[in-house]
Amino acid sequence: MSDRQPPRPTDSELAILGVLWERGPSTVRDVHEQLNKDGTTGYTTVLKLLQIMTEKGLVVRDESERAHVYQSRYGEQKTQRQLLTDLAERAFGGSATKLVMQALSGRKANASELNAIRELLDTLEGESR
Amino acid sequence: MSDRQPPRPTDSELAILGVLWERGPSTVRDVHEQLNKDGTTGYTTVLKLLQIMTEKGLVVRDESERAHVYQSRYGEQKTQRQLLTDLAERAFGGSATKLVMQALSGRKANASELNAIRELLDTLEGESR
DNA sequence: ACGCACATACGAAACTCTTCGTTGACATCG
DNA sequence: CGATGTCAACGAAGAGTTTCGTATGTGCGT
Repeated sequence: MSDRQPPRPTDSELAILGVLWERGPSTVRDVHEQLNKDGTTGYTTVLKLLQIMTEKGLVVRDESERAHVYQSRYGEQKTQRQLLTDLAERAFGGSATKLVMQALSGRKANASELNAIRELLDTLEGESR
Repeated sequence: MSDRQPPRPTDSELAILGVLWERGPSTVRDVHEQLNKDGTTGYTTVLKLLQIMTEKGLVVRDESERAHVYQSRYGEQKTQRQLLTDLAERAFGGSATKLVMQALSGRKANASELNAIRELLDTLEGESR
């Protein structure tokens, strides 16, 4: 009867989560102002989304003040990893390695990025021994 | 007036594309039998999905035979790369490198997989010079 | 020619997502 | 006090997704 696996956020929800991760706990107004910089999203649209996200358990709401304060329930990295696991499952036959290799192939990464990845590989290999 | 960017396939559509990539050009029956091995999807459901996917341009239909033959319009790798680009855009601030590193962190990959990735890095580095 | 098997097409139902208008609560300012 | 501004809540509309029942067409065997 505990909480079930969090649902995969939709595109709009992900945009809102992005703001929450960046700003920390925020009011609807905060989120709306941030999102409206380069889009056209109505205030009540953001509010409704946040209400739905609360029901889904994607965000947590603090109602102690008049303007409710929302924050993401799951960390950015955790959510990202969840999305990657999902995508690997749905489109890469469950293989995260295939996903990584495909992501690398389709890019012209610069040297420093490649080095960062290489170092990460070293770390991982060290741990697995 | 040329073809617009292909839409992101939904989960169900991706499942069908998976079958088409695996089997090559297939009839509805083919796809349905494959999918129904471990799910419960009606025949007409698969048919309807394929019809919609044809409208969207995700698959191409050959109507020269009584049983129409469908094939994916875009290759598996191209679609995978598109999905990764999308996800990087939506959830990783547009950085494919961040995506790769997060995908690597969340895994315990075995040595041979890590080596394969390392070799790929070598190849990429060689090309970028 | 009749009926069966198999195929596509169509449309509707149930559900989700996204958007926004409207309402009502509440505080503050003049 | 009364007008104004800010806020949450609600409901509904429109689009997309997924499912499937039913209708219709067509070829084949007997």
